[in-house]
Amino acid sequence: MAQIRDVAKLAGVSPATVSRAYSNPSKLSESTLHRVLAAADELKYKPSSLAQLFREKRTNTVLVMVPDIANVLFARVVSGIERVAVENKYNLIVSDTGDNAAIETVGVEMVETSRADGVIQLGERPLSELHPEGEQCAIPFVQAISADPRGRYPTVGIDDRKAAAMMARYLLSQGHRRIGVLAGLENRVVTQERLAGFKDSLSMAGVPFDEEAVEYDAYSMAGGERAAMRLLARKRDLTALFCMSDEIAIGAIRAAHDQGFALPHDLSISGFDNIEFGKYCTPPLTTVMQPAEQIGEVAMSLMCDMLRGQTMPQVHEMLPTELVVRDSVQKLP
Amino acid sequence: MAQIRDVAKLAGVSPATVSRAYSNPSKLSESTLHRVLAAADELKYKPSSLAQLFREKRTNTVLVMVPDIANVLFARVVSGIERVAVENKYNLIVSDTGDNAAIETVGVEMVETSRADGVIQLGERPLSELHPEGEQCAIPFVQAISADPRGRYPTVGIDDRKAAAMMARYLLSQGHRRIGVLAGLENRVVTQERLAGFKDSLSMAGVPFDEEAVEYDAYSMAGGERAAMRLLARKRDLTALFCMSDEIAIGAIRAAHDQGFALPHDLSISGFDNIEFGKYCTPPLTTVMQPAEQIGEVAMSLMCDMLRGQTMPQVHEMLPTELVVRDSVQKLP
DNA sequence: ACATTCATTACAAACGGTTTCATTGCAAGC
DNA sequence: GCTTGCAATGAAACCGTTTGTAATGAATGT
Repeated sequence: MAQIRDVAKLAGVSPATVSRAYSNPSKLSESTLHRVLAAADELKYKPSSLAQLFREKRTNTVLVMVPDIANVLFARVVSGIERVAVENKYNLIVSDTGDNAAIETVGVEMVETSRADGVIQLGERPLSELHPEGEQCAIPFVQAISADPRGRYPTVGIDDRKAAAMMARYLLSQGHRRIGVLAGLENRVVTQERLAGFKDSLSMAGVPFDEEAVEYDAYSMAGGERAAMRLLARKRDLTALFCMSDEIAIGAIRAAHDQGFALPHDLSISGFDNIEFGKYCTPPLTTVMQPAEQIGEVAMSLMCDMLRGQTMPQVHEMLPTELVVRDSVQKLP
Repeated sequence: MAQIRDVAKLAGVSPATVSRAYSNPSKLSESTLHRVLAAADELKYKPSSLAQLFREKRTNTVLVMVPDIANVLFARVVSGIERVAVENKYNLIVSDTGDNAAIETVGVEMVETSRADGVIQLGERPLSELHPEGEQCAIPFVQAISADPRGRYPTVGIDDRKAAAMMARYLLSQGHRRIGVLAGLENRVVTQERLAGFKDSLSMAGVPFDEEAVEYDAYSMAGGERAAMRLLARKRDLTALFCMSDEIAIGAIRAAHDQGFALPHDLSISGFDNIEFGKYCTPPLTTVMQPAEQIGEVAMSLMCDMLRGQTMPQVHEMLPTELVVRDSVQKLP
């Protein structure tokens, strides 16, 4: 590969001049510029980013840590991050962490060893658990989607509690009183938030919350199917299931089907996230829209701000959600 | 950030010794090694990857170009690539190209400007169209999934023609004779391959191929829904739909439902890819399993070989597919 | 005619490591 | 006691760019 020296020699100038031909062409005389560009073209010269970045001490790269890249919701957030990244000429290193603390710690180290300028974390683990210095450490870090807005670093997500309350309110408005809850993993902040929101609406409506009607399992279709099986076997009088993700709801639909329920007549099922497949379920899923792409976009914008300004904005963006009414929740007579 | 100089000074040795403490500790005496590591630890020294990579003239990074990261099939391939990448200590830059030639060209340039060591392309565009030197250029390149096995560079995928023929054979074996085809985008190699496989089985069985029963549209649920609407409006006597992807099939199920078909009794529908959601459709989708993760793993392994050996293996891996029989295809009486 | 200014370009240092080669000191062999 | 060999370490070059500073020469002003 030709390098700057070669171009300089061919054009009869110094390497500095070649460099300026790219970075600051107005500083060069018409003729020199032309000569340099011709030489570069002839030698097919492409400046080495490696050398450039080394000198600039920047990587122009942001690390995105995803618990599971094959999860459609995360994939959509990454898609939003991407969009803003290319706009701002950043590259994205994507790491599928499998929600593993050790791998996430290595990820954070990539900033300290200057392999990346900053980290966007889609997982729930806060920076303080990922770095020996805990709260003290000040690397560019943004947490998205599974944001816990108590930390010192910026977060982007939705108000899970309010969104869950909204859906619960809707179920109540449709006449449901005995509502089962198909929760995700019990120890997750999102799960607790959404459960809290669910209870909020219940108590607001004066409907007692039934601890027995809650089943926890993985945030997946298989998890939803298992949880629904257990719950439906245990409580036969439920009129609706409040599912904490669309995938859980899709699993629940399968389970209810297999149990002989006619949907949505015998049982109403609500989802959460609004993934594309929900629209194509039978029955089409009533759910809560979560602006996944937009969350990614905002997260990356925030990251860009931090990297440009070296400042750490203390923002906790809560993007708006929406109730998406389709057919999986039925009004009781 | 502390650098090698500081550690050297504190430990009372030269920078070279500190460097060796990491790269070749056996060369150092017990006492020096200990002193150096203690000093490094005290200063929280982390070697700058940027400097290391610059000197090594490697990036330890592979670019993955994905037409659409939010597509579950591609996401699973990326997941497989990831797995092998971490094993081999490579980082992945993921670029969502939107199947755009200009963006892909920029991606390929990343190798020439040493931002990445190689490129894995999940899109259909071959390297020869992405580089001014066309066939001549020899950058580490692997094409996966949408592989066109005619090129000079390695590819990993399935035998689309054979897999499609297998599914068509199955439909025929279930007694179907009037089979509609919901194809993806007409100009794609995969589409043509799968269509060819479909025809292969038909002619093998002596069943005439009906040009009129083919509808092209996007490889998406919306595309499948549209195509199915058009086809079902035009030809009311079909007993089965051969869909070129699970997403298309899912869209078709919706369309058939809305048209009043009772599935699978009135109409059989087959998919392709075996995405997770297919299992949760109503009815559960009969489809062709495509080993997406494995395709990613093999692609990345190949890339590692190329990067290690500087050789360009002339392999075209065809991984095995499987018929996944569920309920969306019914046996005709 | 001389000082001043400005545009243009070259020189060399710097970025933070790694690695080659040279040097030192010590132990073993004769 | 002198040579030889080896282990341990240091000095310095190097990777390919950018950029601050200096140098050059032409143009301008008085």
